Formats: sequence, structure tokens, C-alpha cells
Amino acid sequence: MNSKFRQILAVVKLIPAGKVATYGQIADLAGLPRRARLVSTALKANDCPLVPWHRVVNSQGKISIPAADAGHQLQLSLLRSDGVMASGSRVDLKAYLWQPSLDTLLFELNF
DNA sequence: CTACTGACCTAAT
DNA sequence: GATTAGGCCAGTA
Repeated sequence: MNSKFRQILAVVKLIPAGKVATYGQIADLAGLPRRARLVSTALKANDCPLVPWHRVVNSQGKISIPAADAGHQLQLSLLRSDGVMASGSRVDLKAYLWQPSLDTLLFELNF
């Protein structure tokens, strides 16, 4: 299980600044199809600051952290400092979605 | 042990 | 656009 978490976080670490990825996308890239929820669990549990968790949004391009939660605003400001302009709590996936080629991704993961 | 929760997703209304 | 239904499954209570 912990290995799944590390696999997920490893992929998240590869998201470049200025781009965003979706939970489902990360799950797929991590070899865990249909486990989008596990991605959110992993991010929630993650404490390592090297992991750009804020670059992960839901499939609608919206921040999934409840607005009531403090993390919501934090994610927004972190995205802005990445140069990702968000209207409200939504980002334009057409413009910012991370689209890595599978080759380069596997290379980055040392596979 | 069972029951509920959730920073989710897709497809179909 | 918005809602619903079903799938998914590690945490938490």
C-alpha cells in the first residue's frame, strides 16, 4: 500500500510548474486505473514539501479541497505563484493540463 | 467486525 | 450548464 502511495507521489513530483494534472490522470499514470480516490488519500497523507500536491485538481479543473478548509486558498495561491491563472477556484484545463508522453514519463521514473 | 466517509471519475440523463 | 447512479477502496469511527 505504501508502495502505491510512493508511486503516486512519484508521479505528482513530475508535474511541471505552470501545469496541472487531474486525480484520475495521476492514478492512471501511476498504474492504478480507476483509483482517483486513492490519489486524494495519498496527497492528504503526504507531508513531503517536495511534492507539488497543489498541481492536482479534479476532472472539472476545480480545486477539490472544500472551500471551508484552509488548504483551499493555499492551493489557489500556490497555483498562482506557479503562473497558473485561476478564475475563482477553476483553472482552464485546455490551457494548463499536463500532457506528458508515456516515454518521457517512464524515463523520468527510471523505468 | 460492520458502516460510513471522501481533496474522485465516467456516463447518462 | 446541473444531477444522478454506479464504480472504487483506503481511512476512520
